[in-house]
Amino acid sequence: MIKELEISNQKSKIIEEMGVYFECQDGMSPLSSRIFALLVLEGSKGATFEEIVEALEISKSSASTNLQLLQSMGRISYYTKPGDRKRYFKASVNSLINRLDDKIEAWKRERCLHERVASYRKNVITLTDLDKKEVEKDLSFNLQYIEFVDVMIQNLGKLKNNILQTVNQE
Amino acid sequence: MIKELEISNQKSKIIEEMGVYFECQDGMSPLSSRIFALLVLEGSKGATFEEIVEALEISKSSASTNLQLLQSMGRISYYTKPGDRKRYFKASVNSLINRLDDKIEAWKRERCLHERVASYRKNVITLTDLDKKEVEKDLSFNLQYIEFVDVMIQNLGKLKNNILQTVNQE
DNA sequence: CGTTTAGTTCGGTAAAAACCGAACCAAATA
DNA sequence: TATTTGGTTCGGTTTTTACCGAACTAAACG
Repeated sequence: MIKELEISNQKSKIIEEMGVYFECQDGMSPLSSRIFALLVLEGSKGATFEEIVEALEISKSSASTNLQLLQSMGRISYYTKPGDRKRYFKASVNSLINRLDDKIEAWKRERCLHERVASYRKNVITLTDLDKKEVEKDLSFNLQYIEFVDVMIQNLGKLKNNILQTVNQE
Repeated sequence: MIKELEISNQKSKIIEEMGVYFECQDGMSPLSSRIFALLVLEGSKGATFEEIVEALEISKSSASTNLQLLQSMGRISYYTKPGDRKRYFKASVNSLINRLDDKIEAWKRERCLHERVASYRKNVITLTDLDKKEVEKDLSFNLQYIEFVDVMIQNLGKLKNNILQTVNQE
């Protein structure tokens, strides 16, 4: 049927683009990205190991390795059906939340680093023969930046809670 | 002097940690990360090509390549002093804004991708023998996700404007 | 108990990324 | 005009990443 062909065509295009996106954005390996993209597309029914191997034309070993990786990152999970040995992998419901958590964690690290930069600046200011005005200006920019990061972290936290609510209320 | 040693020690630790951070977070090469970290630390006075090469113990060629890369990414810039051929490289004032822009751009791409996923789902729903209820549920989650991304983009936009204001009002 | 199914583990290879040295260039200086 | 300074470019090497095939395991089936 023509419609089916069209769909699978559309599918592989989306997988490819999503794949590249996650590769660049989240620093995952090409295969991990493609697998995750496929599972996002498949939705809650997920896909079996075999289906993944065939759809992406990859080796079983790569599939295995990358599926484990994705699980340890908290981005996918699997369920089983009674009387069926196969695993059905799917993008975990929390993959979104986990990603957000990762981002929040990253901003916190950034905050921490910039606090150290600020303290370094304070340290430098007492000692060097540099233009103190300049260093002080740098320092104040630094502190402003930290405030900004705080707002960022708060915002992300709020968003996370929003999502948690909408997910739970279902 | 002991204090100076202590400072340079502190400096190299911060550079290393910041370096790793940018490497993981923004996907830049190890050397680009270290250079950028150094320049963040140096503040508005910046550092010359030679200083960078010596401080990080890297080759001139690597320094050159990575400095060009960082410039093309909009993360650093340089100024010159009259009667001095050297370039003084520094983290560009806009590096923060540029990073934010990149993040906003990324979320927009993600939004776009998920719209395509949604349209794929609608397409599938009309055709397959799958459990329609499931697919519809997936679809609604999908649309919710897109809304979430919108909020994210808006938030980032607001933050960007805030920063632009505080920067300009100086 | 032999075979099939559903995956895992390990060793190796191919491709890509990161970095370097040497040769080079252009502007300033002697 | 020869030399020094401040970098750039290019070719090659090393390291890392990504992936695969073959051998293996554990559970289920016949």
